[in-house]
Amino acid sequence: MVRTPCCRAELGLKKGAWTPEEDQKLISYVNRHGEGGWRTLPEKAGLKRCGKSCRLRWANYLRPDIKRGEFTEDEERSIISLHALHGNKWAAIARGLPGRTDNEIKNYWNTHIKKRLIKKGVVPVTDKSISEKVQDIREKRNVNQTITASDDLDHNEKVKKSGLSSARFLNRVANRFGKRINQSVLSEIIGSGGPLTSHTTTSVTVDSESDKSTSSSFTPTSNLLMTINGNGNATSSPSTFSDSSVNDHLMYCDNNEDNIGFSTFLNDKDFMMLEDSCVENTEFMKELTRFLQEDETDNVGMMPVYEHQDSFEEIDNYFA
DNA sequence: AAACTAGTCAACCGCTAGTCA
DNA sequence: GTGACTAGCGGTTGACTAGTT
Repeated sequence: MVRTPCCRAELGLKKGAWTPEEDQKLISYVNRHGEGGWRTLPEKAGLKRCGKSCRLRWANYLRPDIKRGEFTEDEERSIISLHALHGNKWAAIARGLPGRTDNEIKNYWNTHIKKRLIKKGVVPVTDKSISEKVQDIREKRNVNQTITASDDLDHNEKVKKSGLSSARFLNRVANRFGKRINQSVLSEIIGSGGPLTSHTTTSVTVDSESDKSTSSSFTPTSNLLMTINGNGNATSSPSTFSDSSVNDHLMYCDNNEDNIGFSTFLNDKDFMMLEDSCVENTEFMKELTRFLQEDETDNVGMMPVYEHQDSFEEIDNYFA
């Protein structure tokens, strides 16, 4: 199928910035005839523009319900939250911000927010949102049946009966991938109040130099992101990240271009397990992510999990 | 003052999905 | 089923501006 190009320069169609006169022509035409019929609109409206250009101009700048000017703090919070949820789906994000266009949000993200987050040492996982990943896996499971119904039952029963704990799961994942985990940090995570719940989670501050950890409790709606500053210290991010309804699946990692989402360390089944058992525990997931991403050369004081099986079994038993 | 650099953002491009004849 | 068309999307470009050398 050969498509006729929408905008053909040889037809003498104008490109580039719109003049006030052109804007006025477009506005008055749309006001009289309504939106739509963009292909034929330019000719009818007396514009030497392609329909696509007219639609874009109207949708992004001339529509009366468009909100112009600086983004408010609330809007910025929403963008960050929605971006974590949707990734670079600007149209989806824009639907959550009435009066703002996808183009405007995209620009604002690229020129303001992204830069600021990177400065703080926080890089959003943008390759694929967690919710998308989970959805993919669920779909795959339905189609391929790679995980059988009895597997599911088995897993569910295990979770129910033993209460697949944070420690157990962390230990399991770490062992599986041969990653080293700072036991003291893990103990802090676990020791700060037992199994983590959606109502009380644990914020862990990690000092990479002294290898000491401290913990504090907080509600999941107030501190969903953690940043890693220049010294390698993890600190709670400001309360600007507070939309709990959409942050449940958030995961951010520290500022290293090689770092990728935690999901990439896991196969589908493991990821599902993590999703099922830990998704409500964002802070824990972040810690887990960080540990799994530790550079092997930067593990002063870290103990290989598999060499300390006894200690970790104790932790496991705590939750059993 | 001129040249250069970096940041911003409106507009464009290429593509896909949906609809309709 | 096919082709033409529309609408919409995300990535990219490039003109403009402000700041710096």
